Amino acid sequence: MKKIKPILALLRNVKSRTFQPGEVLITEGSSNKELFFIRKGLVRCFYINSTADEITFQLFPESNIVLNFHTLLFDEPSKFVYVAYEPTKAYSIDYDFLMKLTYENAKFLELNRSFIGKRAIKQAFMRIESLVFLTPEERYIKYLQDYPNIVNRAPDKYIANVLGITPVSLSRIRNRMANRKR
Amino acid sequence: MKKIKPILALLRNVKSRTFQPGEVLITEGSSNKELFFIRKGLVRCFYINSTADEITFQLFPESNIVLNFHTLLFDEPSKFVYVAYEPTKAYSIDYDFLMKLTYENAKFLELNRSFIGKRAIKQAFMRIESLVFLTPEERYIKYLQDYPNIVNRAPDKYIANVLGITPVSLSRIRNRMANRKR
DNA sequence: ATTCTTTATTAACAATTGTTAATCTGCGTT
DNA sequence: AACGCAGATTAACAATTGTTAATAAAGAAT
Repeated sequence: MKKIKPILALLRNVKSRTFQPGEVLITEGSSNKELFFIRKGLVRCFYINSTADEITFQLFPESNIVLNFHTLLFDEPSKFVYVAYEPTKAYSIDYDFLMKLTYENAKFLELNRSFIGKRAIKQAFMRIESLVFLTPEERYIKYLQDYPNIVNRAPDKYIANVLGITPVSLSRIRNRMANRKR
Repeated sequence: MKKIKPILALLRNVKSRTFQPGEVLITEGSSNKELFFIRKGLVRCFYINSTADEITFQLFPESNIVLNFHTLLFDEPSKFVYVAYEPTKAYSIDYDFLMKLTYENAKFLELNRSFIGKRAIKQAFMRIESLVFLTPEERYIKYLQDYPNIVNRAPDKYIANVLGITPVSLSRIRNRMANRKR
């Protein structure tokens, strides 16, 4: 049986998808194994705690990779909900399919490692450094640098959650920064 | 040219190494690409900040993977020092060699993904969840659960750093917990 | 334009943390 | 046994954060 050229196989299995604000990419409890590359828009990933409050875990603007890491890394159903906050365009591909391609073709291993693995993992490690070494204010400043103008796209309460502080505290940090500047 | 059986190639390239307390596995500025599997002992990874203080980033007891993630993920020299705190025995293997094996043999991909990748990355994501969702006290309790009896092996000041708080604050947390229990 | 709803800001207070320094404790050395 | 040293605890104070609630501002809906 003749093998299909892997690049063609890849392209055939990439889906182009759009999500309206509020539309769910991955729901809580799901074992979705899709990988989403966000071309345009903004996706929010949040956790629902014991008092039914939503705590935003991460925001994914353009060129970020959205993946259900509970399933892909822990083989567990997702504890998070991934939902579009802005109108969003993404490419998606099944992770298992991508792995299959990777098995069959060494060139894809490099692609996979450098593009998908590295990106999400690099973000994760940088975030740990940020949380361990920096104060909340320093984290906020760094976040603004890493995600320029996200502050104009997402509510502060989401950003506060991502930084691991309360919205009230973020508001005070902004206040202090503004006063210092003047 | 006949291919060597990959399992044999792997075994031939695994080094068994021992480190005395204070001995360095990976030094700051190095681009070491070794992977260490800690069989016995305890390795400490720390950062030297602008005032020449050592801030412990992570502790690696038995069955943990030690790797220079600045180099392996960012292609940058290590910002951290990895040093044995207890007498330590480890297996080590060159990461590039392991990748080469992985390229050549699909079975190793699974090994690599599940064993090496997953473990370090899983830890990373769980640590982010811990830092974002939990208070310092909750983080300490969780750390004790995840690393039982590490509190008897490593100084509190190291553990405080790992949790992202000061040693003084950790001492107070312990005090509060003890008072509550009685 | 007006209402309704959500978000952001501010205030007030309790709790926690950071910081610095003093004290205490345990450990190894001499 | 006496000493010195590093780590842990405690104290004191300033700064920050969490919490709750009230107010203000901004958007969305009618």
